[in-house]
Formats: sequence, structure tokens, C-alpha cells
Amino acid sequence: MKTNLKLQEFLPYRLSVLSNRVSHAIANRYEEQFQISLSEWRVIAVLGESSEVSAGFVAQKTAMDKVAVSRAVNKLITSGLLIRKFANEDKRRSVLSLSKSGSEVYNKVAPLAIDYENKMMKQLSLSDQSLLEDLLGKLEKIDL
Amino acid sequence: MKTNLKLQEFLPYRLSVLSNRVSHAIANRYEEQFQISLSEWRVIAVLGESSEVSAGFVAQKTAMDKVAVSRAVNKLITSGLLIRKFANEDKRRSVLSLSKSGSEVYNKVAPLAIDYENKMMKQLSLSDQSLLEDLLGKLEKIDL
DNA sequence: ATATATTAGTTTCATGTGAAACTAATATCA
DNA sequence: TGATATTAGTTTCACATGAAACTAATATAT
Repeated sequence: MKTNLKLQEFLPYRLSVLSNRVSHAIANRYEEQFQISLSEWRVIAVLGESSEVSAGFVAQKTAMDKVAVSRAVNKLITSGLLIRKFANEDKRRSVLSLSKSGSEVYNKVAPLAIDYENKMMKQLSLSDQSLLEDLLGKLEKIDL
Repeated sequence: MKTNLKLQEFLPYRLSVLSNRVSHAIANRYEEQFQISLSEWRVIAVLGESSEVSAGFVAQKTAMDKVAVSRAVNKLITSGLLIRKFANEDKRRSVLSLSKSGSEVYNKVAPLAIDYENKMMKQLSLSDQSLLEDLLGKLEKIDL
């Protein structure tokens, strides 16, 4: 139990620095090679897994704010990667799916993302890898 | 070794969500109770540990970008929490320290931050706590 | 000495962000 | 049925962010 503060040892701070470093590294690649932002990529990633879903569903899956989703979706539609219809039963609800070129992007970026993760993970021992999975799971359940 | 992508299981994504959740929760408190942003708090935290240091030093310690430091520093000076002098040997280099009210803020917020961390950590077993420290240390050394 | 490079920090610019207010569609309640 | 509440998504506003260009001071090389 800590009683004094050192930023370098402060968990929330360390998490934030680590996560920023990782996200930045990844975002740079996506942007450079595919001209899409991290949020846009996340939207694509969800739609690559499950098609014909609403913006709300995407927001939930990505943990993005609905504003961010709305904007990313609109950009992706403009750039032709995503198609929007509206549900018949509820005309507010959008029904999103990847266009042909959206799927192509997904099929190119997804392996790149996985490579990236594998490259990180390979730097940990196998047991550390599963420990990490495990701990992340526990941390995700923590209340703040 | 993964070969297909699920966002929910993707390490960089999980890190980012977790870290955002934590940072947000903390930032809200700081802002609410002390009218300072997370970046400003980080600058204060560094100056609370080491006085009479340069903006560059702060940037390094906080892993903030120098632009962000510059802005946080200026705001803190305006709000009277921070004092800036310049080094005699090198008039470009700033020499920053907390003002009296800056120290007061530090002395109030630091325990709050520590409480916060302890509250999180208490939700893990002791062994998980040290595992976490350990793993974080390893992840911080990973190259991307 | 004087030109050139480096360093500390700031400004600018373009973009990202979330909270709150808003619009439109649907659901619920009296 | 009409009034009210809820929900999906968008717009607005105010602020945060980082890359690149900039200014001023110092260091290095010729």
C-alpha cells in the first residue's frame, strides 16, 4: 500500500503512457498506409467481424463515444468504405456494412494488426503472455 | 499466436480502453475538485517531486509532448500555481517550481491520487498486484 | 570571428474529442 | 388517442492534441 506519489510508479499514469505509445505506433501505420484514422479503423474492424449492425452497436464494441462513431462513420461513407442503410422497423437505426473496398481495407489491415500484436507478445515469455491476458481481464472488471 | 482479429481480444485495443477508462475517471475528479486538467496535474506532480527543473525535464518525466507541457505550464503560471525563472547559464532553459498555492494543490491532490490507485489495486490479490507491476515493467521495455 | 547546427520552448494549423443541446423516430402511459 | 418519455444519431461548442514551422539562445566547426 503506497503512501507517497511517484509519477513513474503510478499505475494510471503508466497505463496511459504505455497505451499511448502503442496506439500511436499503430495509428501512424494505419494512417500512412491506408489514410484512415484509428477511430475509423476501429469502426471497420467491428464491421469486418459483424455486418449489418447499428452505430450504437459499433460504439459499444469499440468503447467509442457515439459522437466519435458518428463522425468516423460519416467519413468512411464519404470515402466509400462503408454503406449505410436504415432499419425498416426503426428508421432511426442505421444498418452499417463495409463496401467492397471497405472489405478490402479490412482484409489488408487486419493481418497487419495481428502481426503487430504478435510482435509485441513475442517479446514476453509464454507464461507472461497468459498472465497478461489474465490480468487485463481482471483490470477490465475493476470499478473506479 | 493469433491469426484472426477480434477487437475485444486485441491487446492494443484493450490497453487503450482500460487506460482511457482510468484516465477519464481520474481527470474528472481533478477537474471537478481543483479545476486542473490531467496534463496540468502531471506537471504539478513532477514539480512536487523535483523542484527547479526545466520544461524539457517535465516533458521527459511525464512522457508529454513539449507542446502540451508548454501549454500546461503557461496555464499554471496564469493561475498562479507555478513560477518560472530562466537559467543564468542558458537563458532559453526555464526553471520551474510550484508556487505556494501550487504546493498546496500538490499536497491535496497527491493523496487523492494515491488513494485512487490503492482502491484499484485492492481489487487485485497481492500476487496479482506484483505480477502487474512486473508485467508493466516488461511491457514498457518492449519495442514497437 | 563567422557561418552552421543544435537545443529549449512557443506558435500555428489542422484535426480529434466529449458534453450538452438538438432532431427525428418510436415506445409508453394515461 | 394524445401527451410524455426514451432512443438513435447528429450538430454545436469549447477545448485538447501533435506535427511542423518558427524564434531565440547556445554550441560547434571552419
